[in-house]
Amino acid sequence: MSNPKSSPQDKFSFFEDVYAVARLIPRGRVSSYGAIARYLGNVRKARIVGYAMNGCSARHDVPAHRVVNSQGILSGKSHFSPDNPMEEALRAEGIVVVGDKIQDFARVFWDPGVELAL
DNA sequence: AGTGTGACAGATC
DNA sequence: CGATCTGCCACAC
Repeated sequence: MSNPKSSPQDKFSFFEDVYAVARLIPRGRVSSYGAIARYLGNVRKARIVGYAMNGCSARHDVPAHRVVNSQGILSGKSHFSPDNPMEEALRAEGIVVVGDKIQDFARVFWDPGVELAL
C-alpha cells in the first residue's frame, strides 16, 4: 500500500531499533554506537544511537553498559548511576575495564552487522 | 514550523 | 602521534 503516513511501524522510532539491537548484545560482549548505527542503515546515525541511549536510563531492559564508542571508551559512564557504575557492570560480565576504557576491545567487540550475518 | 542539542565517527593538521 | 573541527540525523522544546 502506498500510504507511509499510516504505517503502523511508525510508532516504533529509531530509539526502539537501537534498544532492540542493544538487547541482542550477548553478555560479556560490547558494541559501539557506530556499529549499531551502521546495522540500522547508516553509521552517521551514531549520534542518534547515543541520543537514544540517553533515554535508556529509563529503560532497565536495555544493557546500555554494553554500548561504548568506537574507541572502546565508556563515553556514557557519566550518565550512569553512581550506585551502578558502567564499569562495574562490564566488569561483572568479565570485561576488563581500565581508566574507563575497555581492554581487548576488539576481543569483546560485538558487531551486529557481522554476528547477525546481515 | 524552526532551532538546538547530543553517551559519535571520521578526517584533517 | 595527539589534538581539533566538521558532518550528521533523529528527537525535544
